[in-house]
Amino acid sequence: MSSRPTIKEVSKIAGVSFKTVSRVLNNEKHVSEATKKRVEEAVAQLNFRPSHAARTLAGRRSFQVALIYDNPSPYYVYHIQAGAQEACARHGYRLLHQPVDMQAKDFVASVMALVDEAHLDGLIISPPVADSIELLEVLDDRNIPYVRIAPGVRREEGRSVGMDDVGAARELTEHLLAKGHKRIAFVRGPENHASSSDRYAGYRAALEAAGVQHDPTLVVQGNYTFASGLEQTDKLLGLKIPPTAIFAGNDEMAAGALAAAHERGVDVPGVLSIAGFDDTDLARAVWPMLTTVHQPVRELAEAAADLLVGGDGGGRHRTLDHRLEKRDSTGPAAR
Amino acid sequence: MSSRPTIKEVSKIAGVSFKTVSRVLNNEKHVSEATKKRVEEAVAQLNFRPSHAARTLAGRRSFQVALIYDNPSPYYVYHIQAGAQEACARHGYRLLHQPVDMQAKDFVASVMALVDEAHLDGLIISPPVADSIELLEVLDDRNIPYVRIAPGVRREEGRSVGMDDVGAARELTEHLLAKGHKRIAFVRGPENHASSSDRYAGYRAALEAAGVQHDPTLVVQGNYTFASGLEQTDKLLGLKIPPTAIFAGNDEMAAGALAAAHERGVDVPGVLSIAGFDDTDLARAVWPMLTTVHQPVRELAEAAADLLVGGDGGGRHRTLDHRLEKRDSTGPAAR
DNA sequence: CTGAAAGCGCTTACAG
DNA sequence: CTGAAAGCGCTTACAG
Repeated sequence: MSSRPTIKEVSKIAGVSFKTVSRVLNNEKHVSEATKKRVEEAVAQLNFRPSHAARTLAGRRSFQVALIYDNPSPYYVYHIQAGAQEACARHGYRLLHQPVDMQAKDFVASVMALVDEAHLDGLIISPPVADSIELLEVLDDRNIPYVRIAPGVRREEGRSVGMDDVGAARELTEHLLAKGHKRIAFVRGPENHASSSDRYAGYRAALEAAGVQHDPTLVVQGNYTFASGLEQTDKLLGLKIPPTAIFAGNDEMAAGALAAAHERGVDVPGVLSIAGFDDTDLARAVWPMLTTVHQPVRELAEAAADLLVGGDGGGRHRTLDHRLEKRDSTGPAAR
Repeated sequence: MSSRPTIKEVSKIAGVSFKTVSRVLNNEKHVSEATKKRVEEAVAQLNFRPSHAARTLAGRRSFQVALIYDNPSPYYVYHIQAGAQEACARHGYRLLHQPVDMQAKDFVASVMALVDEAHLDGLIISPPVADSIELLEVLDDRNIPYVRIAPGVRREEGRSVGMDDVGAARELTEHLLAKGHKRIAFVRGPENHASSSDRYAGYRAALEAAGVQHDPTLVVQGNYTFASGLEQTDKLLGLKIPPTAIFAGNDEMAAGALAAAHERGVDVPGVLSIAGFDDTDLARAVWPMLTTVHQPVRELAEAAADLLVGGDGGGRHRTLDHRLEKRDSTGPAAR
């Protein structure tokens, strides 16, 4: 590329040794104010930018971490990137976005290749990769720092951030109960997602606490997709005594549930209430807008990055607040 | 970090000079098959990964390019990242994802800082950043290679990839005309987006070709958001003689249009047809599913990356195919 | 508070 | 086809 100024040229202009320039760039102690100022002026004058490659090669750290994800949801990925990016920038770190394929044979090897090639100082691992025991063990082995987002396994080990899925699902179910619903169906997410079972557990806990008899025919299995939400809801609406409310495990499935209801001419929320989970953009782009739980995705990633590169060493786990968003898709029970 | 093997350790095991190892790693000519094989075995045995920082510092190239974007659509960003990433990986390049804020004072400086710090070999620039004259001029000045995606200005200059927005909008409008619609409204996107005016031009061209009188009251101004689509559609439906079809400039606004129709109890597509543009995930998550134009976002990014790092030097511009997706939100005109 | 020496792990010319 | 020397632009110990 184009020739750039180096630390030596800066030092010449500032009239100091290049070692002193290095000190100023790294904000080290023991530099007189006057010297510091001259160096900074020279930096500005030359529009000098230190070579990241040189710093990495010479130094003990690369000031580079990676965000690892294998997630089909653009919304989730977008916000998790944004949150992690902001925190990293604040602490002077560069963030690499690394999509991976957990099904690939060389999945772990490919992550380690990145760690080595880029001299990474650490990793931020989002779900579902956060639950890859295989990866975690290699990282522990090699002593690579990492922070997990919303882990489902080994929750107490290592550092992580998350939210209370059980409690949130419970609150949402309580909201439906308070509206007079008794026959509340639940569309589960895929088996291998920790959030699926957590949300289901919250649903069950709320029913039990309210003394509502659990009806197994009202619990159906989806896989977090629109199609599965539509299909399972259609099945539920075909029941002899259909539910008056449906709690879908995520917004995608709730959107599918809405479509199924519209298809059959079932009024929402007049005859059927529908709720989702996550509060993605989709929740406000369907009609009627979805009652759902706001998952603080961006903030989770930010908190994870803070734990990794923030340097305050404060704490190993953080649980962030969720928020129940009551919108138009839920209403009083008709019966 | 953990101590990693270096090129010298590999050379010891392979029984050659480290220079020869370097040759093998870079696939250079003039290495005997036998030597090459021994080196490769040593690399595998040590699980050696070359230091990216060292290669960058010593070499003329960093094998690193960045994708620049300032786009609020998670869907768009997700797919553009995926496409660019794949092509870069195929050519042995690393891709940095760089969100920027075009409104920020130091926007251009921040991009150039990345270019310098990371020794970037080039940039992929997505809209709307692709139309920042200020950035383009600095890049041209410094001779930094770049490829633009869907540029709206200086379309013939430099290298770029895109699709035919005008033609696609025309086809979509023709689809509505073929269904017997005469009063077709158009919800425009924001003024400063090239795609807005292109799509509007296609709409106008189709009407004109069909000999349908242009009615200015049927053209309203949105800004690509759900809210604007809802608001403008509500206005259109309040007209003395409302349109029988609405062509929204993108899917987000089309979703808003659907909500407005549902709100008023207007049947879609029985009484009102609604079409979008882009074919984002949203198009298949609303009810009824949107008739729209599929924009090949992923492929555009892939083609852009190929142009930048593919090395075939073939061509400066590529126009990719779009596809009209006829779904359930459009039907025959009622009147 | 400031500096001279050594070296990070590679690639680039230059030889042979 | 293979190798020895120099150097990329910084940081790390070590001095003073």
